Parts: sequence; C-alpha cells; structure tokens
Amino acid sequence: MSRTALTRDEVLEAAASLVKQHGPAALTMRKLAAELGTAVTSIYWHVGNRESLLDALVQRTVDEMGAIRPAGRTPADRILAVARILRRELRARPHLIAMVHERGLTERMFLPAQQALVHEVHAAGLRGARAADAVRAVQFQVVGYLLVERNRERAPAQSPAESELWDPAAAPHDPALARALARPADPDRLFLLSVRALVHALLTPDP
Amino acid sequence: MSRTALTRDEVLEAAASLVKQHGPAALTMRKLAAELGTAVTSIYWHVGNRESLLDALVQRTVDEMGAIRPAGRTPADRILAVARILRRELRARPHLIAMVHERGLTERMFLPAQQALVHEVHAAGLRGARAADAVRAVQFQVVGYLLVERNRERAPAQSPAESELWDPAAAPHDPALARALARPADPDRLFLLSVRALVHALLTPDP
DNA sequence: ACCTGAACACCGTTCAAGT
DNA sequence: ACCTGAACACCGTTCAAGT
Repeated sequence: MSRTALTRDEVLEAAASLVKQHGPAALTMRKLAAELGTAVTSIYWHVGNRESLLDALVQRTVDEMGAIRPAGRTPADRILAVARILRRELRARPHLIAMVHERGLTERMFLPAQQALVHEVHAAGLRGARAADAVRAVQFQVVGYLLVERNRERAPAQSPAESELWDPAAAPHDPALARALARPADPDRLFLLSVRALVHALLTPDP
Repeated sequence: MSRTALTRDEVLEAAASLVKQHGPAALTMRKLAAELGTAVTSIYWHVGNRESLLDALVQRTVDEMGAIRPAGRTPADRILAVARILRRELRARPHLIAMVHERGLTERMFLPAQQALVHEVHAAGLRGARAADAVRAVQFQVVGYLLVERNRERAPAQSPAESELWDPAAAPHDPALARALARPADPDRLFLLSVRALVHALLTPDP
C-alpha cells in the first residue's frame, strides 16, 4: 500500500491531461500507469481497456458542451454567433473533434448547436425540409472548416508552401490575386466570411 | 534465393493494396513482408522506414491528380463542376485525404483545383484579395465537407441517432422540419446545395 | 474489492552477418 | 547491391495470484 486508493475518476483525469498535452497517440497504458504510480494492470480494473478509457473521455467532454445561447439582432447574426461559439468551444479542445467523430458522437455533441440553429432558421422564416437543409449545411460547413483548420495546424510545414506555388508569374493577369494567395490565409477572417456568405445565401428566398 | 528480386515499386504496390483494402493502420511492416514473401528487414532496405513508405504512397497519389477541366456554361456552373470532380476523385481514394493532410501535402494536392478555381473566379469578374478569398472559401468548404462525410461513413452507428434526437415532439412548431432532420442526410444533395449556395453568395456583388 | 508481476502476442527498427 | 535472423524497446491485454 504505497499510495491512496486509485479511483476511476483519477484515472480519467490523468488520461485527459495526457491527451490534452500530447494528443491521443501519447496516451499509452504504461505511461498512464507511471503517471499515476500504479501497475499498468490496475488501470484495467478501473476502466476496462484503452478503448473504453477513450470512450469515457469523449463522453465526458460531450457532456460538457451545454446549451448555446447566441446573441445578435437578426437570425443571420445569431447563426453566425452559433458558429463562432462552436469554433471557440472546439478550439479549446484541440484533440477532441477527431476523437468524438471516430466514436460516432458528433451528432450527439452538436445537438445543442443544432437546436439553436433550428430556432434561428425558423425565426428567419424557413420551414420544413428547406429549414432542415439550411441547418445541416451550416453544421457541415462549420464542422468541416474546423477539421480543415485543425489539420492545417497539426500538419508540418507544407512543401511546397502556397507562397512558392503562387509567385506572381503564376497568375500574370492578376498579380494582386497571386500576392493574396501567396500570403497565409487568415483563418479567423476566412471562417466568418465563409459562414456569412453561406448563411446569406441560405436565408435569401430563391429568385 | 527463393523469389525474384524485390523492387521498391513492388513494395509500394503491395503497401498501396493493403492500405486500400484495410486502411493505413492495417499496414504493418511485418504483414507487408509476409505479403511479399520476404524478410521484414528487406523492406527497410528499399523504403527506409514505415513513415517514408507512407510518404511515398501519398506522393504517388498526389501526382496522379492531374489538371482539372470543368465543364459548364457559367463560371458558377464550372466551379460547381470543380467541386464535383474533387469529390469524385477523393471518394475514389477513401483513405487518402487524412494521409495527405497529415503529411502537409493538402495544398500541393489541391493546386490543380485551386488553379481551376482561380480561373473561374476571375471569369466571374472577381479580382485581387476578394478573388483569393472566394477561391479559399470554396476550397475549404469542399475539403471540409469531404472530411466530415468521410468521417461519418467511417464512424460506427451514431448513438443516439439523429432519428431518435428529432422525434416530432422535439420541434412542436414544425413537424415537417423534425421529420426532415430525423431522416438521414442525403450527402450528394447536401453537398451540391451547400456549394451552390456559397458560390452564389461569393460571386454576387455586395449590396 | 482492489492491486500486482509475469507472460503473451504484437509492433517498428537496428545491426552485424551473410551472399 | 541486396537479403537474412537475432535482438531491442516498445505496445495492449490476460491471468493467476496476492491482500
């Protein structure tokens, strides 16, 4: 009896900390045991195995995502607010998106956001199947954007970089465009611009 | 001398086949060696190590993505065609997207598409930084959508499924909307709808 | 009820030795 | 130039044995 009794919560806490610091790949049962000062096999008693340990971690975070109360004057503004809130929440948990997705909990995690979107789309006057399409289009766009953004951050330096691909000679007709593409993208601005454009189109009645 | 001489190409071919069938995780050096009928260590002589083997595989596929020649009457139609071509190409290589991304080659792989988009956005009258934003917004949307779609397919059954989350009681004001959200999304339709909406907004001059 | 070490079947990789 | 088996350091997991 070298330490106070190990608890399941203690295991989850230590595992979450390892994942947060170095990503899910760094979470090995042996390192976790070392961190906790116990034998590897004790962990199995508390959480079953590595897979259900990760499941529990993911479930925990999904539960943390509470209701979403977007601010804004118009439905379009509030949809944009939902998108920003989602982005902020997910960026605070950088390893989570992929883990949640792999475990098939994405829809569960986005339910609060989806409900907020349904509300706003309804307020904007959309009904039935058309409203459902709008909700899903926004949801896919936001989640997709976050996946791309996350992957870009995680990826090592691109080679060749966009800056090399777009030297002015590549677009002789529009050097300003070439310069703009050679500069790194501003993810914040591009996110807002994209969502705003999509929402605008979805909420505008067809001609 | 139990077999004809092993070549680097032969190794890549066998590795590609393993990845295509069971995903990158199933590609172990030992299984690959068994498949080829050689000692594990022979593979190292030809390709260095597992990581550079995967690099070579990815590089190979990136090279396969040639120029993109979209058809259509208007720039908007041709941008939509670019999006469809990208979707088709990437869906033909289901394990590739993530692998390319992890290796930081996404921008390289999308260069042909990016050039096609630049051309169309220019044809639509956009210039400079505004054109660059439009190109990137479409690119992010398409890639993001494909990542989400891919993840959905790979993910096991969601629990609870959307159908359970959206029983009619959940949206008393609009039962048609609830029914639509309870049905599984049609990824084809949603993709076209989303891209069309975004492109429409990006190409329309600001009010 | 909780914890342990030994053991098993898998990895990727290195290296000295062969032809 | 090419191939080999032995060996190392790592995995996740099981299990019989302890308290």
